[in-house]
Amino acid sequence: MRSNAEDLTTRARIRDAAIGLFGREGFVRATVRAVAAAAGVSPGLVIHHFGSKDGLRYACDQHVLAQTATQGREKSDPESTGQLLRDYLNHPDQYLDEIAYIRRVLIDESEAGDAFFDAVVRQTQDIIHAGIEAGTIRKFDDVRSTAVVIASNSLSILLLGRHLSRTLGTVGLEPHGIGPDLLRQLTLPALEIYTHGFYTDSRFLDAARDALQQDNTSGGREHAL
Amino acid sequence: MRSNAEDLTTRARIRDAAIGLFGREGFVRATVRAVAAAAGVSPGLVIHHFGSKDGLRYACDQHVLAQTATQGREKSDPESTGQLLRDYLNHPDQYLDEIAYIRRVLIDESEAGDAFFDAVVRQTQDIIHAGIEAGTIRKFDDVRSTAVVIASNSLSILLLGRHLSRTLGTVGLEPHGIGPDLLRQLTLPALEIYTHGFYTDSRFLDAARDALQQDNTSGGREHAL
DNA sequence: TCATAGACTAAACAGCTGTTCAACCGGGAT
DNA sequence: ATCCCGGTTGAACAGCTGTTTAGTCTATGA
Repeated sequence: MRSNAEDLTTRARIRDAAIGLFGREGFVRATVRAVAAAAGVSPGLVIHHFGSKDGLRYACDQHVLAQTATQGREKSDPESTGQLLRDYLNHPDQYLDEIAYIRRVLIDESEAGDAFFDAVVRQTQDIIHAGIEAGTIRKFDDVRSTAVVIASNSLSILLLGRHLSRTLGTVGLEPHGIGPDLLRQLTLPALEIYTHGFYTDSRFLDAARDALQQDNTSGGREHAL
Repeated sequence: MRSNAEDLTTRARIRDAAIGLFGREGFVRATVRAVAAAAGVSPGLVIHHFGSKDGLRYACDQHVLAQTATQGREKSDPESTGQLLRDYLNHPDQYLDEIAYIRRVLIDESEAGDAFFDAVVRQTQDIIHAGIEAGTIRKFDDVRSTAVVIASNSLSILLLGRHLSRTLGTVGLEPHGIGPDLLRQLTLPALEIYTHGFYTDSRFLDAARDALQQDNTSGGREHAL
């Protein structure tokens, strides 16, 4: 399912080299010359194929987005989600560049990042709806906000991977890579919170509910913007 | 508690301008000339005071770190945590530069980011321990990992603020700023998960536990690194 | 066989980058 | 009154940046 062979178009080779460098170094740090060198090509050719560095970025965005879109399809059922995860755990370094690129795209403001995040939220929302019907997931008043919270929590290990494996002492594949060890160590604590909760009772929830209620009734917003 | 007056050392003015620009534009994009202009000063003077652009970054790191350290002290009890939050909600734009800077520092690999993340984890751990003793927080087998998960979840809204307010339609203060509206909308869903859980029963938790158990006993790591 | 188009390169270009340097200014110490 | 030193500036520097240009090579179609 992956074009790891060396028989790629020069254009594709440049694009892949750029995805790797943009993800690893960031868009600004990764120079056109570095991309060209990584692809074994002259700097001029990069511009020749993509018009400009921004054009190259756009092409990378589109490619990574398309790649993840095909992977993300039909993973609304927990079955294939687990399969996808198992797939990643067995060949983590194959997705490394892509993941690093997505991380960067989520951080810098870009339309590709917006699209990706929205897709994740949408899929999470679908999963929650399906889970509620199946009885495996609790009924939430505000499914959309809940999905956003869950998506945000899930993506945090993508964004903070470096710090997570650093403080937990697990071996990370790269500066910001997420190793199998890390996922293994975080799975149970996260699932424990997601099944039994974090607090022992609804004290905090009730307090917050009261505070927000009071905030609403007391003549609207008191926090000037 | 804040030196918003104009009677600052030139050095401090440059530093503050740099914190703002580094947070807003990132370290690479923010040029020495831009910092100098923002501080109303010549580029040469910036170097004169901080030796180099990296020296300036170091000074910014130290300053922000010290600033947040004094704020983070003695907030292990929920009382002052709420106070801190209320303080932020009433004057969000005052902390804007600092928050944007911390966001950047967490993302780029830097020792300051490491220190900050570790501090957050440490404080979360303290809170959990205290909560367990007080009976408000569930007893967790692995408090450290749990603290890492909670900290990661919490920081995700700092890192993804832009996307959160974008998809939720709340008004954000800046590209990546976190507005009061956003916090208000996320509080209840997050607390609901934290008190009642996300799943209805321990099916997923048990399955994961079994899978990990089996993974351990089956001759060690099967995922080559 | 020749012409043409596109892939590709080496060199050069202008602009911006961090940094240096010589000079200047103002005020406190001698 | 003089010295002097830190804060400050403007101009300059070398290096790197994205991009352009002129030109070479190679395959393909007429």
